[in-house]
Amino acid sequence: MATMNDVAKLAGVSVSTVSYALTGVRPVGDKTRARIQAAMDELGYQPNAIARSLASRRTRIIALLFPAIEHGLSGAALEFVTAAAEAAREQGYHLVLWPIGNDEVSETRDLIQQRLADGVVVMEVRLEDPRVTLLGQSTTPFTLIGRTAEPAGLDHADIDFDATVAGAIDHLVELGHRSIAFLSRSSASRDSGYGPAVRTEEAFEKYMTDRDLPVVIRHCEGTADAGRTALTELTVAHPDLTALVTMNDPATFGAMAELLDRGHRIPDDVSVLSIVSSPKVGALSHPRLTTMCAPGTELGRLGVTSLIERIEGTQAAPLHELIPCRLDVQATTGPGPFASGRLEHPQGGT
Amino acid sequence: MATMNDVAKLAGVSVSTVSYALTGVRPVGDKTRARIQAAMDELGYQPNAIARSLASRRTRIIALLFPAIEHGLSGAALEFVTAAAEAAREQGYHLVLWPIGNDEVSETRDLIQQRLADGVVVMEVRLEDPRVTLLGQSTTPFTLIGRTAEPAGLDHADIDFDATVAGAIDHLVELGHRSIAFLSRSSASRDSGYGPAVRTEEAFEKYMTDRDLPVVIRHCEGTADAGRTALTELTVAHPDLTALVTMNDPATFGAMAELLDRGHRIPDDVSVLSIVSSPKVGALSHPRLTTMCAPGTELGRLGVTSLIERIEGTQAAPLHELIPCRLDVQATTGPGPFASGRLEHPQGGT
DNA sequence: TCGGAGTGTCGAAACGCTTCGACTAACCGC
DNA sequence: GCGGTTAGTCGAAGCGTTTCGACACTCCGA
Repeated sequence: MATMNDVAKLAGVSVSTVSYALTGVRPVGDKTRARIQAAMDELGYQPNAIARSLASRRTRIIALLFPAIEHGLSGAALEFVTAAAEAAREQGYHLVLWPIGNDEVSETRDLIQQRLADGVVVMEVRLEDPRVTLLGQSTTPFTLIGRTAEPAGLDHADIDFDATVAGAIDHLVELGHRSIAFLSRSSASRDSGYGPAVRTEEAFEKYMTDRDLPVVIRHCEGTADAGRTALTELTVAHPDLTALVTMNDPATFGAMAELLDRGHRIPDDVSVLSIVSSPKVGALSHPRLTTMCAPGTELGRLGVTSLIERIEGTQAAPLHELIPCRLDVQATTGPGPFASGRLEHPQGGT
Repeated sequence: MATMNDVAKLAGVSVSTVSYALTGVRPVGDKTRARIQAAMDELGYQPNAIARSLASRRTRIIALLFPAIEHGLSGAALEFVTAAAEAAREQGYHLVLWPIGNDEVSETRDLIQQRLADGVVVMEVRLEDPRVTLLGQSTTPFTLIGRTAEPAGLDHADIDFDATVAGAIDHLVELGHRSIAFLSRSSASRDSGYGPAVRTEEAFEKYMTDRDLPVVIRHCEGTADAGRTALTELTVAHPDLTALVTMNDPATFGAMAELLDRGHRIPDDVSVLSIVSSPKVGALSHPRLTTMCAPGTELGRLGVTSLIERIEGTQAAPLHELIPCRLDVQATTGPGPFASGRLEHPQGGT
């Protein structure tokens, strides 16, 4: 494997000149540059990434911290990771995966101290997140995908849950719905301070209250069976329900199955709108599910790009970006059982 | 940030002794070791990963090569990547993601020459794969997840498509089915030499022929709509069809929707079995889909573990592992419309 | 005509580790 | 009691870059 020394010898210059030719830190004469280029081509030279990192104290490696267990945004997660890796590569960086249990926070400290990464992207951030606390105490640049309870001083990009929920409610209300329930994640997830659960529920309550509509929120484990049970209980407690906002893919499918089993038509009797989901998942249901699609790709790119700017000192403004989910209207949302008039909502749908 | 030098000074020994205490390459006296340990604790010392890599010519980094586009085993891919990253970390290695288009093969060469990674895991291997050719010419250790047309000399782990298809057919034949169609990936995918498509189709043909059963294979794009169309055409051409083996999640859901729309009951009239899928996906359908679950986690671990053995020279035998998908019987496979006798299959099901 | 401001290049000193050869003591079998 | 191991330690030479200070030129305005 050719080294810089070999190139320098072949080109008849010193190693430092080769380095300058490569990095552009200092000017190099045209003729010299050409000779160096020729030598590099001849030897098939590629700079050794590790040596470069050691000398420059910059590794061009970004660590992606993610809890291996519990993939909240499961569908979007792969998209997200892929987008992050691509964005990194485009800018000459590498992305290393740091699968870390939520308990093994000390590993985060090791990661930082090993100086393997120039910066860190944190996924699946919790409202109170010890990893973030740790990073905050270090000098390592980092960005959050998601956000803590108090994210003001931190670089972060997250789903705009507020706008997403508002959009979901708007869509249904425009169709004439008044009695809308929210099928959320498990209460355990909520209680542990899982941001998406907390924020969507708050937003749902706010926007429904703003409209003087009743607030019905149901927690549900992430299984189809739990979804069935939840739906049964919901319809018993609220027989006039005409629409369901969900944030729980397996439960959504379970709930829809239960609806069909009970002889309800979708969307003629009940509309279903799954938020923080993806068209890919939506495509699997029958009828095809109306979703609000999590911006995994955008968040991945944004997190990495912004982190790199931070590392390189070119960051203009701190990253405080909230991206709403995009509405993808398919076949599970419709005017509901009161289509004719659409002025008043009928009491007692189902 | 404390360096080894600081530790050595504080402990009153030379740096090389500290290094030996850390790596165990040469013995160190108990008292000395204790002093060194104390010094490390006091300083909060963590060895600098980059410096270590440069000096030892071992980075403890593994590159995961994956084409960002077209995630064949989409559902399993995240699982796979996570498992690979975890396995790596357990053994003190890091996993870096190398999202590389199938065209940008030259990037593979750069990757190798930069000496950033000690070894490479290749995902989504094609029957003729230029990346593999390139790696074969280098001295870099690598393992394949998947395999080329002639994988004999190469370390690889893959799904045992043969056994998987055999298992699928067995399951259906035991239930009494005789007229079974295979809904595969797109013909483009097959023609481009996508291993899973090629191998499952060959296996399907073989095992059906072995049993003197008709071979019906239908290619299908990966969308629900394509699945609907495919199903329509299949039932027209083969009205006696009682079972469907599929390897195409979106198309499977489309086909099932079409079946229901046409008034067929699942599994009473037609059974559906999705192979190289996952229970997670299966849980979304109604009725719940019987699947054969892709061993993403196992493959991820296996690929990384074996690669590390290879790197460290402790590999006993070459990696030639084929793992079949595990059958997860749910609600979409059953005896079919000929349950009563189960000896002869009736002509003309539908 | 001279000082100063670029240009272009070089040599050497890092960067923080591993590893090699050498050396000292202690211990062994005979 | 003597050569031969073995345990334990040290100093120094890398690993392949980047970066700093220095130096030699050329060019330009005063």
